[in-house]
Amino acid sequence: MLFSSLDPALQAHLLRGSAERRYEDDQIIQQRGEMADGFWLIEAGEVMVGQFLREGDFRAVALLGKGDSYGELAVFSNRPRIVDAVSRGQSTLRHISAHRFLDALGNYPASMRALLGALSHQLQDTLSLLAGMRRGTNPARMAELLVNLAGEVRREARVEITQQELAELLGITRVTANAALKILQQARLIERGYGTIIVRDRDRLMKFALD
Amino acid sequence: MLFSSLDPALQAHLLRGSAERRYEDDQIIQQRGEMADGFWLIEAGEVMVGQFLREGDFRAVALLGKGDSYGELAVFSNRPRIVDAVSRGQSTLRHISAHRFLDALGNYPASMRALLGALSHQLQDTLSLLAGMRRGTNPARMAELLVNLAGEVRREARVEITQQELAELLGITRVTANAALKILQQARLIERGYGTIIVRDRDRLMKFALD
DNA sequence: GTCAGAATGTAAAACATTTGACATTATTTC
DNA sequence: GAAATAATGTCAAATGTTTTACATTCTGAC
Repeated sequence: MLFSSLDPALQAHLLRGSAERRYEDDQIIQQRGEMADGFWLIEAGEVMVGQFLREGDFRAVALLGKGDSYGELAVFSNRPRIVDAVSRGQSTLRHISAHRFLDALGNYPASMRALLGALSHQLQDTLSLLAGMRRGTNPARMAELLVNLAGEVRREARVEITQQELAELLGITRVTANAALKILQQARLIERGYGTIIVRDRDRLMKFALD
Repeated sequence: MLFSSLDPALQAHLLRGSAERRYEDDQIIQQRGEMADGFWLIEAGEVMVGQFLREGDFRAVALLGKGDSYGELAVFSNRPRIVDAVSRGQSTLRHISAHRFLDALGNYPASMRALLGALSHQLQDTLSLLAGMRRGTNPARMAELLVNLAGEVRREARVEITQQELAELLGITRVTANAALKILQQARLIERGYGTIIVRDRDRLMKFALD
């Protein structure tokens, strides 16, 4: 995440001048096409980032949680937002103004270097995703996604997400997502629940993702 | 492209200290997993960037030409390369060392800002691709790809690329790529030739890409 | 000009995904 | 605790993609 790569003093400075905003479930936080006047830091709750499609479908790109930041790209590139962001459940965000951010950044050259590194890292990850994501069977792609969502947890992890949302993240239908999950369950890697997936064996799940 | 966003004086400085290298058709320029000791600027020819898969297939991510640079990401992020690069036909590249680059960059703060902008822009594009690429029919995705490859040309553009390579860029088989091209040809948007695609109507092709 | 290699065009079978539909189960609301 | 809502589980038909296979066309080398 970009914000977390900044100098702690700079982070504190930016937070002091930030405005807190609350959002309800499904409330739209930013829309594609808007010009950026700042970026967000998630204080509590979760935010779905992606694009609304013509027919009202949503193509998710990422699911962000506490401590994650987003929206910096449009600030740096000085271009319109390319993604929509929607609150998932209630959330509390801090809005950091572009002006204040860019001004302060000038006084922290080391943070600029860190930002270059973080941005590059993120772009590498995204390119990797782009190259790999398309390949592989759906159960394998689902396994990879679940490994990411489960985080670093060593033993059993409980991921609170619906199959509809998983499908949106992978760009497949719920029927296909359900079938993929069924296969993972039959291999005793996960368990399906109502609005949750329990990751039983993260290590083997990761291996499964590699084909 | 990142290199071109640098201050012209910095560009000239880096070029002076760069080594010229020539590559033959299909010769490997960089491999995934290597640590970065610099980046490349394409002086002549073309370079395919992507990943080799287990079974020897290649998943292309981009096709780069004269004036394009690549490999900066691993330099900034200080991580291993995530893509393989292969010369497409003969090519001439300039290799700019990481050390020299990072040193010089310190003297050009404005270029650092420009780099942040360029990187952000590129990440935005990639995210957009990630969100959109998977959606849509294959003819539509093919149309989008061809529009990009054709470049800014207003009237007829001739793209020299095989259907096999187009398929690799989209992550589909040659059979499917051929079928998609056939549909585009039937709509009189393009014409298929031996090792070439002629873009007849870029504007309508672009509209076609939007579904 | 002929030949070998590369690239294209196409077809049929096998396989995977989507669509649309519906029953079931879990959760929330009143 | 009953009703409404949300989410899951599953099917069958329609559609789209890959695989395999082979014929044809184009290009460059000799």
